Amino acid sequence: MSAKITIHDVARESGVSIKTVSRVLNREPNVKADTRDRVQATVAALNYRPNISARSLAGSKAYLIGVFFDNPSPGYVTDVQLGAIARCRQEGYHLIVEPIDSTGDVEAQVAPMLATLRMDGVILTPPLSDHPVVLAALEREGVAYVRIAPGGEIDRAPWVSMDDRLAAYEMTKHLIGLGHKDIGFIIGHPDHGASARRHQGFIDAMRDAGLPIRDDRVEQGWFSFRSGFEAAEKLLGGADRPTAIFASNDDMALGVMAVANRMRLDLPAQLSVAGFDDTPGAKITWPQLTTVRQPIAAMAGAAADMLMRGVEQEEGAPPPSRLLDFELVVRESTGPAAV
Amino acid sequence: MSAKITIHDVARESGVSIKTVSRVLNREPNVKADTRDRVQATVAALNYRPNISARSLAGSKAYLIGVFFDNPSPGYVTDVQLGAIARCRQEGYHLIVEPIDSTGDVEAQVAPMLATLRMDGVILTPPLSDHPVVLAALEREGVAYVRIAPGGEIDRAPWVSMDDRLAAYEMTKHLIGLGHKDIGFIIGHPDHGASARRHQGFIDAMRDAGLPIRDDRVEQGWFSFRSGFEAAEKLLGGADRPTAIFASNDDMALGVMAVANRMRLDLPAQLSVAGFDDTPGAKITWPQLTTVRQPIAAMAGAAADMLMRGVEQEEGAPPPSRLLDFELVVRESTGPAAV
DNA sequence: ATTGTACTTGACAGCGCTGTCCAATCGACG
DNA sequence: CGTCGATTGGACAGCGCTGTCAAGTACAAT
Repeated sequence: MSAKITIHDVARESGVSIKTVSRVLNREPNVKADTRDRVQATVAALNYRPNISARSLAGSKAYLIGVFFDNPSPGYVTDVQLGAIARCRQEGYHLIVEPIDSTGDVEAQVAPMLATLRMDGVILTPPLSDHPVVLAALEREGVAYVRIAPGGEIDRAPWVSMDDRLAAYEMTKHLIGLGHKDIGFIIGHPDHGASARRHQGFIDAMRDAGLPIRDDRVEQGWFSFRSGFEAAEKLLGGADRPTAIFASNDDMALGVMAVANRMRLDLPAQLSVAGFDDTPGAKITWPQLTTVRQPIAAMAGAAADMLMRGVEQEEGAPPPSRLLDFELVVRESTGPAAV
Repeated sequence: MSAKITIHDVARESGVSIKTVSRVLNREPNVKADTRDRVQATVAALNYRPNISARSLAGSKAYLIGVFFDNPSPGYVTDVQLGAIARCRQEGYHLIVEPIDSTGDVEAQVAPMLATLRMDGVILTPPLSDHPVVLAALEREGVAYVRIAPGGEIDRAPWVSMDDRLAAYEMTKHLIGLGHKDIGFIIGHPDHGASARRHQGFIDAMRDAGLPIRDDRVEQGWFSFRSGFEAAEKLLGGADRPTAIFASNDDMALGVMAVANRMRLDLPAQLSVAGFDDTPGAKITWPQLTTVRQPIAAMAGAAADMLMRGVEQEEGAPPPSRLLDFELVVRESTGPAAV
C-alpha cells in the first residue's frame, strides 16, 4: 500500500502553501507561471492525487455525476455509460450508476441517494427523463440534471436529444424509395417521448408521398422483442401482407424477423424490415438490420459535459439543450419491394 | 432546495451528543435502547441523511464499491451492475462503474482513480479478473477486490464463480442424451478463464460417453457473434456436418444460428444449437436458444457482499470464495438428433 | 458503604481540502 | 521617491463526520 500523500506534502516539497497548490490543482488564476510549473512538477514527482471526499466536503463540487436508468435495453445502458465516462474522465469526475425501478417507490429510491451523495448532476435516460417524481425530487434537492430524449416539458430543464421524427421520416422515405407502398409500423413504448415522434415521422413521410396509412398496418409495441414478435404476427397474419415493416426500435425489429423466419419468408425479397437504434443486436441477425444509428454515447457525453461545466438556466431563457445528428444505416434487411 | 441538515441538528433535537447519533447511525453497540429509539425517531422526523463525503473523510469507509469491466457484452455488464447495486443499496453503498480499456495504458487508468476515490472494494469482471496490472495496482494501493470467474491464481484473492466445467459437462450430456454423437464445439475467448473450463467440460462429457472428439469439430472463437459465425461456417461448410453445435457463449451461438438460417437448415431438426450465459439475446431468436443460465447478478451481489463486510484474508488460509449454482435452460434450439 | 465491572455517553481532535480574507510584492505613474 | 492598484501567496477556519479517550452511571459483588 503506497503511502498516502496529501496536499501538505506537495506544498512542503515545492515550498509554497497548501492554498497555492490548491490553486494550481483547480486551475485558478493568479498564480505565477513559474510557481505553477514547480507545483505541477512536484505533483507529478510525488504522484499526488487529491482526495475526492475532502474536496467535496470542503468545496462545492462532488466530482460525481449520476446516471439514472430504468431497465432499458442493456446495450443502451452501456452506451450511455461509456459515453458519459469518456467525457467525465477528462475532468476527473466519476460516474455513479443508479437503476431506478419506476414501478416501485421512486421517492424512496431517489431522495436518500440525492441527500447522501450530493452529486454535481444527474443524467436521466428515458423513460426516467419524463418521470414526474424523479424530476421533482431532483429540483427539490437542488441537483442539476440533464434529460436524454425527453418526451415533453421541453422548457423545464436542459436536455440532449436527436431528431427522432426526422430520422423516422428518412427511414420511411428510404423504404418508399425502394418501391414499398404498403408499410407496416410498430409504435414504441408509450412512456418514451421518442415513440410518438418516431410515429409522427412515419406518418409525415407516408403523407408526403401520397401513400395511405391503413389502420391495420399500425400496431402498438413496448420496445421489447416479444412485443415486436406479437405485433408482427398480427401484421403478417393475414393473407394480404405489407411488403415492409418499420419497427420503432431494433429489439422489436428482431421480433419481426423472428416471425418472418418462422414463416420462411425470404428477407428482404419478400419482406423488408427496418429498425431504430443500431444496437449491437442489429448486426446479430441474418440479414443484418437496416436501422437508424442513435448517437447514444455522444448524447450522454454531451449531457455529462453540460453538467460538469454547470448548466445554468437563465431566468426566462430556454434551458441550454442540444440536438445531435443521427445516421441512417442501410444494411441487408431492406430491399426493393416485390413487384 | 431542502435545507441541509447535519448530525448536529439531529443531536440537538434528540438531546444527545453528535457522537451518540453517530453510534446509532453505525449500529455500534453500547447504546441504550431507549436512546437509540429516540435518535432514530429524530432522524426519521428530520429526514436526515449522513453526508457520504464527510463519513469517508473522517472514517475508514468510503461507501463506494467499484466495478471494473472491459467491454464484455452489454447484457453481462448490466446484470453485474444490477446484482451488485441491489446488494449495495441495503447497506447504503453506491456503485462506481469504470470501464477499463485493457489494450490501452491500464496503469494510467487505474492508479489515479484508486488514489482519488479510495473505494472500499472493487469487483473485477472477466477478463479483468486476470489482468496482472490491474491486480497489482489494486494490491499496491491496498484496495480490496473480488474477482468474478477468474481463470487462475485461485489463491491470490477472494473470488466468486460458477462451475463452468460442470455446466458445460451437463450441457454436452444433454446433447448426447438427445442422441447426438457428432457434436461441434466453439471455444471461447482465450483471455477468459472460463473458456478453458467450458472446453474441458465438453471434453470430459464426450469422453465419459465414449464418443470421439474430432479435431475438425472444434473451433476457436472470441465470444463475439462474428467469431461464432465464422466458426460455424467452417463447422458446417463440409458435406459431412455435425448434428449439433455447442458454442461457449450465447453470442457465438447466435452466430451459429445465423449461418444455419442462411443455409436454410431446419432448427433443431437438422441442427441443434446450444449456448452459454442465457443473455437476453437467447430469447431473441427463433427457435429460442438452449443455454446455461449463469447466476451473474447473484455472483456480483455475493462479491459486493464480501467487499462490504470486509473480506479478510487470513495468512495461510485460502481466500474466502464462493461457487454459485448454474441452471440448464432447455429451450427449442436443441432437439433429437436426425437419424 | 466500598470496590469492581460493564455499560453509556460526551469532549475533542482531526480527516484533506477549499473559501475567505489579509499580507506581501511588484510595477507604473504622479 | 512615494503612492496606488493589480497581482501573488499564505494563515486560518471550517465542511460533516468518525476515532480516541476519558468520564459518568448503574448495578452486583465484597
